[in-house]
Amino acid sequence: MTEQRAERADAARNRRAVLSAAEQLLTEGGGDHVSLDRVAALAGVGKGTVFRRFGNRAGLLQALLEERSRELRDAIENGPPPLGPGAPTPERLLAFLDALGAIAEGNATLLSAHGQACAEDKYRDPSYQHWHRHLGTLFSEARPDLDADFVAHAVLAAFDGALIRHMTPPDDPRRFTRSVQQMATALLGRD
Amino acid sequence: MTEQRAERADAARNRRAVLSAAEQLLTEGGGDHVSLDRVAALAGVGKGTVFRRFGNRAGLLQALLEERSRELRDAIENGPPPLGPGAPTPERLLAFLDALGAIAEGNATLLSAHGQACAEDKYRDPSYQHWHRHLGTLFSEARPDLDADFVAHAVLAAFDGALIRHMTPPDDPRRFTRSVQQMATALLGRD
DNA sequence: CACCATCCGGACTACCGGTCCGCTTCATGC
DNA sequence: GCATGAAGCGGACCGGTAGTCCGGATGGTG
Repeated sequence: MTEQRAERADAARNRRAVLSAAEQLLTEGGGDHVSLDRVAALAGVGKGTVFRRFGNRAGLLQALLEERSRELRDAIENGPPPLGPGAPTPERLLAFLDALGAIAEGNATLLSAHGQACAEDKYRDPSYQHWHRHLGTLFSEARPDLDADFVAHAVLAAFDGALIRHMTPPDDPRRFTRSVQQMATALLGRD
Repeated sequence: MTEQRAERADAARNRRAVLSAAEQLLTEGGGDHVSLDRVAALAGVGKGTVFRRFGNRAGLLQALLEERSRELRDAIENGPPPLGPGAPTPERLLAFLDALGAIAEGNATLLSAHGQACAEDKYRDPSYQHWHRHLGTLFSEARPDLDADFVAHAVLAAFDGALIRHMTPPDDPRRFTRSVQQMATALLGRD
């Protein structure tokens, strides 16, 4: 049923080429510098290839993001505490925000571009849903009186590329994460 | 110095026509249905006119948003409490979120379109800066231990068109605002 | 009523995301 | 090795977009 024929060798090669071309364009120019024409050209590949592989612009950026965050997702599900299961809720929340913040701070332009491309259906992105579910669970354990579903969305809304850039001075690369953690702590604190 | 020659009559007429055309397209179709070609055509005006008046797509949407929120801005600066000055900080904060939430709930598609168009320099939008300053002041009064500047950005980040649509069931049009207020209250609460 | 700054219109450019289809390349069975 | 069908490929092509530009029309003013 879910049986998939293995990916052909050239297809795999091209997929990697496209991803790394997109990555390069992203770090060189701004997020809107990554047009699919350019990605295809830099990857030495036809435009159609990019689309067959990733569906559309949003899919491509989503794949990049997914690549960057797979490790964290595994650590949350099966890793040791405090990231993985077992630690008390507040510790686990702060550890999660620390890790997600690190990813976000290192990929602010990717985040902007992804947000821009996803536009409406950002909330169907499997990565997003995963973070949201995790946050929602933690908040609903710690603060059952709040609308945990909303709070999870709101906290994730702060992980916006432009905001991160705006909140990250060159001499303090982790200010964003600290502020997010501080806010989350305030949200956890009972009245 | 800051002396401005009065706007010519045809210019004023066209400006209103363009704004109301944009408004109409926005409510009819989705946010990306509002192309500047279409706006110009519906307004019975040349494309150049739209651009001279509003600079670019972002400027047009900004102007619409500004129109929608001018009243609230006045009420905050000179109106009676709890919106205006004089009320205790928590009451003033909740009143502000109530009013801003109402505007946001009624203009979710405009908000999406504006966010999309502004992309990077959303934080230079005078409207945004105004709300941010207000929130920042309130939070820094109530919670000097937090990073009020960041918290203000984070709260405003929740006012995202797609999120609002996602959080607004047909039978409960104010759920978003309630949840925002609840979260803000949690943020105010001392440990 | 004449004059000129201001404003107007819409053709034009450059580019974008996305589609399509004839051709190539890979994996597989012999 | 080699034939063969399926999977993958490339890039011309399409409809649409934001933004520019300038010859000509239109307003206010003295």
